[in-house]
Amino acid sequence: MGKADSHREAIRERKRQERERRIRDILDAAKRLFFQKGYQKMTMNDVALEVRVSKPTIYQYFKSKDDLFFSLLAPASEKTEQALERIERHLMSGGYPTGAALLHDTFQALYGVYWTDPEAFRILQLFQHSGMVGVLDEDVRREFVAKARLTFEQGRRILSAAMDQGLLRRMDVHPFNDVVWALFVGVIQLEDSKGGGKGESPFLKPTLELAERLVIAATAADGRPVANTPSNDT
Amino acid sequence: MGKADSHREAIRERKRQERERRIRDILDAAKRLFFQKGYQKMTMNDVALEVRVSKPTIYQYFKSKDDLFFSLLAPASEKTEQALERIERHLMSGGYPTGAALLHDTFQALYGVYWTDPEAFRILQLFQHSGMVGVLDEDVRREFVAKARLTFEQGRRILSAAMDQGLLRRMDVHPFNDVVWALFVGVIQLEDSKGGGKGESPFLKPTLELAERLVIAATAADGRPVANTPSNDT
DNA sequence: GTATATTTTTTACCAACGGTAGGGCGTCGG
DNA sequence: CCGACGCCCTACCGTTGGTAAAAAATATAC
Repeated sequence: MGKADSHREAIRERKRQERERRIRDILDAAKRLFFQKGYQKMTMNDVALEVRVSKPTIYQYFKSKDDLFFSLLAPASEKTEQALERIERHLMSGGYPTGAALLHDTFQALYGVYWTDPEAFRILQLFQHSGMVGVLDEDVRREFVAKARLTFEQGRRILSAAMDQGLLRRMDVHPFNDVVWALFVGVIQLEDSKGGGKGESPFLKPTLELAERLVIAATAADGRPVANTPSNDT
Repeated sequence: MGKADSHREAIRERKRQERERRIRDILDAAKRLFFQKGYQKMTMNDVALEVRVSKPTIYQYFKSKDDLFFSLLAPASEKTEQALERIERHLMSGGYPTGAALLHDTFQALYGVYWTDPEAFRILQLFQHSGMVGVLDEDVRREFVAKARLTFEQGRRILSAAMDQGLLRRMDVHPFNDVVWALFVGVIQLEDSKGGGKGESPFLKPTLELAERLVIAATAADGRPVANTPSNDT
């Protein structure tokens, strides 16, 4: 009896694996095709053809094109979350001697996510784009907004804590966090669009570096403060 | 004979006016509908219905949906060009006492364009978006890229001249210009997407102000330089 | 004033898209 | 061996951007 049970269990397990495998295949194909052809020109038939499956099969696993598209975000989103979490832990344990070090790490973390998964990052931007948001199903949009809000709260927590530790100049965290995010995304997007979607712009790295230096110079309490408020250490 | 000629001429003139009028009507309707429904959900039939004309009539004046869409950019693009040109002239005549003043004016100019025509600005972002660019006809895309390049060259000219005048810290103009643009567009886009496309985010203004202060603090030669080079005032 | 040429607008249509209904097929449980 | 279940495919729908060709409106010539 235990034998029969475990047999059934094994079968269920295999099915689950097959299912996951199929989902992964679909996601892989979708990502490849999106990278090649863009959101619009990538059709569900293309994806189906690539996975050697018919269109309705895909609709078995994803309830719409938007949903499939949104699912491509998961890995990058998770990576971002983890990276920020690592930074937050490091910060909380007093691991950052200067605000510059913290900001450098933050930029590096974001850049790392982009580097390991540029396509996902582009999708992320696409979702963030207001003009595009109108395209999405309402529930897909809600899900995205919810996730974005979490990441932003995480960022604000980090900045807040850094200010408490005297690493960053005291200021309203909300716009500050927005500025950092907007700057990073804006630069990536700009250089990306210059490259025409294919080759990476040779200006990506220097521009990102300048952006980082700029933020550090203007906000790190250990550097030069943004206003006339003098820092009180030495 | 001159009479007959001028008659023909008058008729041609009237036709030209009617044609322009019709184009304006179409553009107006398209902009309204884009604002209401977004790029995807705004169909050519909708536009035609709004202008009380049939669909092929629109295709007489615009060769594709992308083209119609692109034409919505013209006013904002022109306004941006003019604003930057004004700034450049003022700069060339030595009208800016400090780099801060120049940068402030630049941000204000960009914000002014956004303020008078937020929809057009959104379209601009849409075009700049790499994921979206893949959607466009190749020639429409080329036209856009060409125009964007002009604006960027203008920006670099301004920054270069400002450095020559000692208003801004010497640095590579290319990434600097990119950073300013990316920061502005990024903030608008971010706050826009938070507002859900409708109401303006209450964080738009403070975030833009912070962004401006940040850039000024980090780059204005009359303020605090970005590196350890001490300023020699006071 | 009427017939002809030209331009403009429309009706009717196409291929392609995202998405769905309903039946066929293989697999699991008894 | 049989019925139930779940997965998958063929065939289809409504809608979209875009077009061909007729039709209508207008200008020109006599």
